Amino acid sequence: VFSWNVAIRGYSESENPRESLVLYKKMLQYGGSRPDNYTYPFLFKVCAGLVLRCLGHEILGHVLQLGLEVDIYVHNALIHMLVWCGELEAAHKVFDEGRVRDLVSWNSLISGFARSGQARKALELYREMEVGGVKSDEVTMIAMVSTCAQLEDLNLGKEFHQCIEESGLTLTVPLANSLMDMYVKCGNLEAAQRIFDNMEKRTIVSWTTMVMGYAKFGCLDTARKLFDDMPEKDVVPWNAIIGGYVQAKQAKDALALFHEMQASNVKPD
RNA sequence: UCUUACGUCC
Repeated sequence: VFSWNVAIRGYSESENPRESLVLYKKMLQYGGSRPDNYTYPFLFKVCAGLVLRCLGHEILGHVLQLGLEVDIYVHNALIHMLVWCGELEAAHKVFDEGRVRDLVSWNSLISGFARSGQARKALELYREMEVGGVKSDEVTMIAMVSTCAQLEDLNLGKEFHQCIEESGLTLTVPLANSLMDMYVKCGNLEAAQRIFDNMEKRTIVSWTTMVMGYAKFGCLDTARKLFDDMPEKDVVPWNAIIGGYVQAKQAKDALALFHEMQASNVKPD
């Protein structure tokens, strides 16, 4: 089982994750070793990534036969799979009826609703989690801050920001990026800039969020300055800055940048 | 050997 799991994991992280499903079938055919609680999280993750809803349910059948649904890792991976296949109600049901539940279960479900635009549902679950006395972590906060961004609810966003500072959570890069994004979407560029300035490590996402923010509000010079300072660029910041010039009806600048982008080996999308 | 989190357009 151990070697099968290593191989399945290897493929699941490769550029050809389908191979791990082929391996799983072989594993079942050879019958020498039974898949275990380490095998299934990888398989569910692959189904989630490829949105293989039917296969996911088939695999769920195997899990139930083996009685592995009570393993917390398998359970959480199952919720993750259902969420990514768009079956949020089913995920919620599994979550509610499951015998096991931890912070990862909450986070998977809450993030799922947040990502699919169901902000109210995400908030509702968060409240439920609080009432249940479960402590949030950075992952929970990313989901909640993104929810505020989606609702463009600055006050609620500030509340969560304060909550993060008071609870002693670490301002991880993704969390700081989410906060910046929330402030940008709520129109508070100053607050976003403050977070950006205080970050010790910035990723391409951090830079892009600020460039987008300034471009969105027509501060093209500021956006351009940041853009030029970016240590690396992918297609997203290029789109943002070009889009900014287009909106400002600066067609020639937009076109010039478009050619510059192609010259720098970034493919337009 | 195991599960959850960030950016544009689409």
